Amino acid sequence: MMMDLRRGPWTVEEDFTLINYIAHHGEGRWNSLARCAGLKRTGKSCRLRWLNYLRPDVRRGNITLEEQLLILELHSRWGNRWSKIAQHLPGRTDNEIKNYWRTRVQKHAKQLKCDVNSKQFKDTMRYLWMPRLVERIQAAAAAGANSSTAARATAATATTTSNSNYHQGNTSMVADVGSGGQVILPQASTYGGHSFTAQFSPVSDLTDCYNYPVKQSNNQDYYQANNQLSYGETLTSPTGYFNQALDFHLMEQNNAWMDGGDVSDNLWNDEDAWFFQQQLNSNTFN
DNA sequence: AATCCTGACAACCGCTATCTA
DNA sequence: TTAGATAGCGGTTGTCAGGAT
Repeated sequence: MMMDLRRGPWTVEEDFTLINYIAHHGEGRWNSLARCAGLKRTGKSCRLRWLNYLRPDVRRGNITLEEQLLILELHSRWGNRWSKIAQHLPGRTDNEIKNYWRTRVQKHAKQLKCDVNSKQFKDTMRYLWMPRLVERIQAAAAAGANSSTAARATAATATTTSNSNYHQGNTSMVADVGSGGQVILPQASTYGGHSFTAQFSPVSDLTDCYNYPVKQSNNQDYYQANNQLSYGETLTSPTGYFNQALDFHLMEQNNAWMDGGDVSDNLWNDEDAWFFQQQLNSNTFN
């Protein structure tokens, strides 16, 4: 018999039914689960809802600087292997990372009228945005050690050292990811060479997510109290830098220093445009 | 106030890989 | 060995909220 299946957004009742059923019977065998739970959904839909939204360990809300850096790095390494990338961002789903990539990163490519897979765009990401992110992470970490007032000053005066010696093949200038998904941050000084003057725009698309209000999800309603994840374990550097300074919960608190930012859509500053143009004009990166 | 536009993200679809009887 | 069921992945679409006009 063909049962009429529901589609579209899940209701609170459906969520509750699914959560209750899984709590008592466990997950898996999604088609029969859907039937037995009395949900008029496909097993596939139930699975997706559970994995992407209802699971207790789903981490929701803003993508942090560290996560952005990881995503950029891992995507440059693996491409659109969302699931694989998600494995290195505890609590984040492949769907969420995919959405982040499409809405934030691909938007830049679109603005530059270039392909997101083009060498120019990839180099811009690798040699400009990623070092910039590292700077911000470090600035935020420093801010965490001080008052929020001091933090603002730090951010305001920080200098983005980007690279003029990218062509020297210095691959250590970007955050590296260890085999276990560990982020290994280079020191800012290793970027060497070209020093840009404090140009990181307050609301580059790679950071402006901090200004978005955190959308409270049903999941948070259900699980907020239990959502205690330790990210220090998975994002550690050999020096313990992440352990000490980039604890995710601490970072979220520290991010308050950006909250006063202006949510304009000024995604590209002069530096970005200059950098991109340089690459269009020459094939320096080999 | 109404309409349009855009961004974010939830959900679906098609396909492949893996499992199991 | 094989066919059907299930799980998982990546691409795409739909929905909705908020901002702009």
